[in-house]
Amino acid sequence: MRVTLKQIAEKAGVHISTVDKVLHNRPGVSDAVRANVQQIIDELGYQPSKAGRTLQRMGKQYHIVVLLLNVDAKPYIMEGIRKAADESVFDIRIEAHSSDFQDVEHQEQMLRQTAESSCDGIILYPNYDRRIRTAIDEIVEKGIPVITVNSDIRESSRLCYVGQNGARGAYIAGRMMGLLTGGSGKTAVITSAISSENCDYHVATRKREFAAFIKKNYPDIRIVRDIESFENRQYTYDQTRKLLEEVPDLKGIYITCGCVDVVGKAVQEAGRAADVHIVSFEDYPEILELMDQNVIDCTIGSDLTDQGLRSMQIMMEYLVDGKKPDQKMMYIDSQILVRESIV
Amino acid sequence: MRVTLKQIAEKAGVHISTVDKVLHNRPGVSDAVRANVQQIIDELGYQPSKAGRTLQRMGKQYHIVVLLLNVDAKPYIMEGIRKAADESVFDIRIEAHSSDFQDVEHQEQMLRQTAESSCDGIILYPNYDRRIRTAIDEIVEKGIPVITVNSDIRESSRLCYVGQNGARGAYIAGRMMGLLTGGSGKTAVITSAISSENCDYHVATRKREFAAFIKKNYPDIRIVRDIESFENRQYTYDQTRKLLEEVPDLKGIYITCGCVDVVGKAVQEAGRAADVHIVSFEDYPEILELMDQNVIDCTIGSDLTDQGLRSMQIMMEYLVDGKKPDQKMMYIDSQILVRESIV
DNA sequence: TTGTATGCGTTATCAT
DNA sequence: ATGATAACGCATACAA
Repeated sequence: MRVTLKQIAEKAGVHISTVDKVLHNRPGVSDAVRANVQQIIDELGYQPSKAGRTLQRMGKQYHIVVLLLNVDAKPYIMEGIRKAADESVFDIRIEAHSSDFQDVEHQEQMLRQTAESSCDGIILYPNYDRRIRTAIDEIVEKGIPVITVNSDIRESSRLCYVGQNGARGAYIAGRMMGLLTGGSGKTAVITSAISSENCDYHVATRKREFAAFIKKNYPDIRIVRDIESFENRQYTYDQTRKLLEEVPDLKGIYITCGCVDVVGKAVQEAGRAADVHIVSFEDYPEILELMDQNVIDCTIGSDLTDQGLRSMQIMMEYLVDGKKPDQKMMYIDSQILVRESIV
Repeated sequence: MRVTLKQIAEKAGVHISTVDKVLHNRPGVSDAVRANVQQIIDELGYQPSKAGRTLQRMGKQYHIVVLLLNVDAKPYIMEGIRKAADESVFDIRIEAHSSDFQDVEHQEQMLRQTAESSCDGIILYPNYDRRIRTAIDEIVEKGIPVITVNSDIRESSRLCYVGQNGARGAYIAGRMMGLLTGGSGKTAVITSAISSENCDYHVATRKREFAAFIKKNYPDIRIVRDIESFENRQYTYDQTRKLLEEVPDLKGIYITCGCVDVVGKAVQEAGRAADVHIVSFEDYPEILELMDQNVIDCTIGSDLTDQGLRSMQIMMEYLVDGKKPDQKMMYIDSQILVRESIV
């Protein structure tokens, strides 16, 4: 049986409310008693009961602000956040806002506005930018916890990051490309925008680490093209067609970003689906469809819904129990998904 | 805010203890009042508070008997079960026993013995045998819930099954074999024992469904050998060496059972690691080591620890809240693991 | 400074 | 048949 406040109080010969004051570092206890009680607490290894605390907090409503970027991942992350709120025993009010990708000003403005109004915590899918980092630091300074989801800002004072390990995903993708191509041949890499690294943290990491992995582990694979998509569908389609024409013996395409469907379409229309191995990220419907048609061989999923779920869980654990997460980085597993992985 | 007993009592104009009696179908309430209260309960969609109930149950100790088979998977499943017990707010006493694989008499005896002594629930990794099914049915009849883990007995009255979806794993393995070999060439299948299907449910399923998948999706892949390992290391090693000699253009080996390390060793010693693609199951240390050496391409994991964890969680949810699982089959995801998936 | 009382939701026992 | 009450562990306003 777990040790309770009552047991500690008995052992210390004081009342349970005194123990409570010691526990929460509240005034109203003499130094002598405080020291004695503290020692007994340590000795017995007191762990507060979640059930008791939960019951106590029942009345309170929690107000969580969720700021996400308007990208493919958004609805999936949001779904997880709402699910966690529904499953929670507490009354959680979610205030959700979103801003466009790379619209740093807008996100920064929303952050500052949120800091003015009062809320209990912020879940943020951030743009990777210095201004956002500064805003986070100021908000945390005010005592409002911030959790980053899907993309991180490492140097900031956020409570923790919940999401994928970008490098790990890239290594797994690299391994899959090696296995699929037999470890040799020409490969192309498609990223959103090479230059604006700072605004698309994951895409940049996926590109960089994939290249490093291939160089080290599959020296016979040559990355013959680095294509930028600019997340523009028509442009990406055209570029892919051009690629296929110029490199008739292409064996692999690695896609770190969106617009996967038009890449698949281009490969299919060129009649090269059987020869060109495609590895992508996430498990959006259009990607699943292309896997179903055997155009995409595999995709690296990062369970976006679970990311949302976990971020809300961690937030509530902090707000209710005051418990900070063990790790500053809560990585969600990268899963290799093939056609048969899907239900 | 969630609706509480108190709110229902107020609305019905009765005392909360009366509502409680209606809720638990206990006597001491007139039919008229009962009907009225029940209607309000339904209307308001009452859901009991976990925290309140937990607090109420705090004193009680739960006694769970765990009966596992002495196979590779055992310690991992056990770890998950213990983890769930530790994390639980309740006082759970685990009584663990094990029996050898296919020793049906022993397992049956332990089951019956457990039924005599009193316990709150049984978590069972069963032999696939009619006698075990009968024993389960009798125990459940007595009011003791049984949860099967890792391997199931479908026709029995167990509360639910927690574990892998054998067919799904086989399909994923089949897909991987197709992708790795480029969809053609000679492949060998290694199972524990073809004849005794009934005692090794998963291995039989993996073999059967893999063959069906390959036939349908990769007609150019030929399964040229069906090897039995009998879980005998020396024998399996010899058989693999023989296989490699007899089939010089072998492209793949699919292993559904144990003894994976000696298969890898044989392939390595024959200098064929680069040509022969190996797909196996689970992520035991020896398998990870072979992946690290690029001998095994990938393995299909079924998160054994999670299986144990979930089975205990479901058991406690049933015992504490009386909640039966939504599904009779709680499938744990099959994960494709490559070298870089491992931490 | 220290102790008392109350309430959170549920359940079980006891009194009317 | 119905209501009252205490208990579980924790937190806190309030009384001593």
